[in-house]
Amino acid sequence: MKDMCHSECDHPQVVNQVRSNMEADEVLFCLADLFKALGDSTRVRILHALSFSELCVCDLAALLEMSSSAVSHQLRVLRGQKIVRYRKEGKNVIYRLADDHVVTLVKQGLEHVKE
Amino acid sequence: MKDMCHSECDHPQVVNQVRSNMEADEVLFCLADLFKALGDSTRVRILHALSFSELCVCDLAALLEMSSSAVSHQLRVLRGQKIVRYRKEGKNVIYRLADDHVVTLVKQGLEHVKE
DNA sequence: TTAACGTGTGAACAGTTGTTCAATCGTCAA
DNA sequence: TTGACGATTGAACAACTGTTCACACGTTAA
Repeated sequence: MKDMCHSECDHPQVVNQVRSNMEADEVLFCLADLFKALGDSTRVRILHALSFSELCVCDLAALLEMSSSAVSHQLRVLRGQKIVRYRKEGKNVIYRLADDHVVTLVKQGLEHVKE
Repeated sequence: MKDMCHSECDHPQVVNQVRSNMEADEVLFCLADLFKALGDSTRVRILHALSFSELCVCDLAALLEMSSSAVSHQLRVLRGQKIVRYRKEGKNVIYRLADDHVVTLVKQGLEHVKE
């Protein structure tokens, strides 16, 4: 633990001020979980596809050339973070992005990557 | 592979249209890497802290109550995605967010989490 | 009822990731 | 020059993650 700065190290007052402005750890953990759900190439491709049109699991599997099982597992993660919504239509389950919020996140990310 | 839809499954024309609009896989892989870099609670806390003020490694270590080694390892990931920039000042290395782009991403994410 | 199909899920495995530890580098003060 | 300090890095380990496989569920058509 010699490696750790126990007291406020070099700029104590700045650190204290930042600390008082920080969001609760719980919120930041949720934020990390959100980005974690976005941080996989399969899920990114799913979201990018859904930004053009709603699609059923089988469509996504064909588009990504993956098994529908693998796609379903990833959709589960996206559902867990309320990034996608779905409706049932006969045998099919049709997925779409949850809201424009998600669209914005992906769009902003794309701009950063392309710069 | 019986599980996979080889041909365009239920909505072939929609799938084809989406496919033609999709970004190159390479770009989407980079996008996933970006979100992956944001998808860790330690790194999220670092970024959130830096959104208030630039800070040196020791400050961050004190703020997060972690070793400066652990913080440095995470900063390396953030540097790799050009999410943070740094400058050297004597013995210290002072980090700040790379641009307002990053601020927007974190802000948008926070709004999604809080809704 | 049957059979086929789209979808969802648990187990298991390989691959990846985050932290710790130890060591090193560069800078500043004595 | 020394010594102390901030920062970085590689190795190693535990913990986590994504895909595959097998199976089960609900719906539709015959």
